[in-house]
Amino acid sequence: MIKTAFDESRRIRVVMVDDHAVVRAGYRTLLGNANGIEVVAEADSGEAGFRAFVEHEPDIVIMDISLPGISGFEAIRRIVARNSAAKILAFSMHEDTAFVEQALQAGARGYVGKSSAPIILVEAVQQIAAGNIYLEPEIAQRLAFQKTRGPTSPFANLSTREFEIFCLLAEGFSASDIGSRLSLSAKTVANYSTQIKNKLEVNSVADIARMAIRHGIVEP
Amino acid sequence: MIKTAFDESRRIRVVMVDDHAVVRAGYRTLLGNANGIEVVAEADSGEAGFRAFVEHEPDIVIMDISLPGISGFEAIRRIVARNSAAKILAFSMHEDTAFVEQALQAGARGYVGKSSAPIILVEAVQQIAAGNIYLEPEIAQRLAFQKTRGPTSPFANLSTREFEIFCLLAEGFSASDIGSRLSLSAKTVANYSTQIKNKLEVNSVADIARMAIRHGIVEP
DNA sequence: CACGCGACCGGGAAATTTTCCCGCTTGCGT
DNA sequence: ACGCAAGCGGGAAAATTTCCCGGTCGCGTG
Repeated sequence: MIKTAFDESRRIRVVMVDDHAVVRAGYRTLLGNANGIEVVAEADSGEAGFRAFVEHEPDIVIMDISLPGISGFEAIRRIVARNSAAKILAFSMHEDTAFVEQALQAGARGYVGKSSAPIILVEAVQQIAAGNIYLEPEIAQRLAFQKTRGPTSPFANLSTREFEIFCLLAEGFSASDIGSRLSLSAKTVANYSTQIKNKLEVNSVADIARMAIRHGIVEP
Repeated sequence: MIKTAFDESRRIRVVMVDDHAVVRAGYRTLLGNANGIEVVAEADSGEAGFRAFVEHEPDIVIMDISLPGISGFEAIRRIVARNSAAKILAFSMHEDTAFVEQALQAGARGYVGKSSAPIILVEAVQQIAAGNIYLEPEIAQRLAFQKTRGPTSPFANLSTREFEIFCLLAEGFSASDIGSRLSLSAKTVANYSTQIKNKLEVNSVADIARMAIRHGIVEP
């Protein structure tokens, strides 16, 4: 048998956060079959993910972005706030570059779309565990293109927090809903809402929703 | 030359309402080339359309639904309110059955999509002028299907007014915007808004927008 | 015809949200 | 150290939303 680069003592310890149990199970086996990767904990929410991170101190966290309760962005931010060396791979069905930007800005070290080939996830985990950044070539290319010649995403001026609240608004949540979700005052959320509408140059939540749908950020 | 069914004294007199001058021009020539049809007036808004109807008392009004100011629905309703014998052909780029239903409910005698073959418009005008109802076969079929086996459109319980305000809300207009457009009190619009959300079982304008987009009623 | 019913319109009053403006803290680059 | 932007939220006024009410109008039915 060929000697691998990862022996038993150097297995990559992974915490996986996703709200769908089937998805977790699927990827757990996928990663388990790969060499030198071990899923040491699963979590179905951002909060639980954060707790799992604290408890297990894994080498890497695989974080779904679309989560009930606090979003993946928020979870990433909390984890990074606790340990800025944390290695987090963002993992989402959204392929929009705005999402990628925001995830990286929040502190993720990589981004993989759910529609990617499964092997990509393994590759990404290994790269990030090794201390590198990992982006799917296709996504990296689009991102790079947008940075140079392409029209800048309208969400570029939005801070991470603003973008997060933008998404929740687009999904139909009220300011107070979002406040409780994010443990913020409803007033703060309302302030963000105004700020977002100014930056995006729209006048209503309906416009926000339309914009989000146009960019594939929320589904219709 | 073959003797036609329409002699000079029985030409069908048409008022055409559409906000795009080029569209009007195109269809004016199209109709003008057809036998026995004469466009006696054009209008670029619902208000102007209503005035043109009063002034010219045409045999038929071709009414675009998507109009600045008052919507085509509202214009239809006003015209029918003035003369319940008015023959109106609704004409819109929206192919959704909800639109068709609403237009017919408002008093239109027919519905033609803008993507239809041009000859269809001529055919529809002649049919309606002759006192018949005209629906494109394809649309009529979908409508009939939905009435029987198909899942009832969620908009079926919405009154014409409610549906109209639903559309405007989805497009991002505020309650007071809509109030001035429709010559209603902003409070009335707000009341409708609440009523609509109840009927549609949603909680926010963003949900309204998403729903409208899902059904192709407004474009993303 | 009277009657009921639902669509349509809007007022009043209370609750909530939104807006605008302010100040505070924190992290980051210079 | 310094400025600066992001993040957070209070206060007060303005606007909107909600809930409840009453009214008119047209339409189908007994």
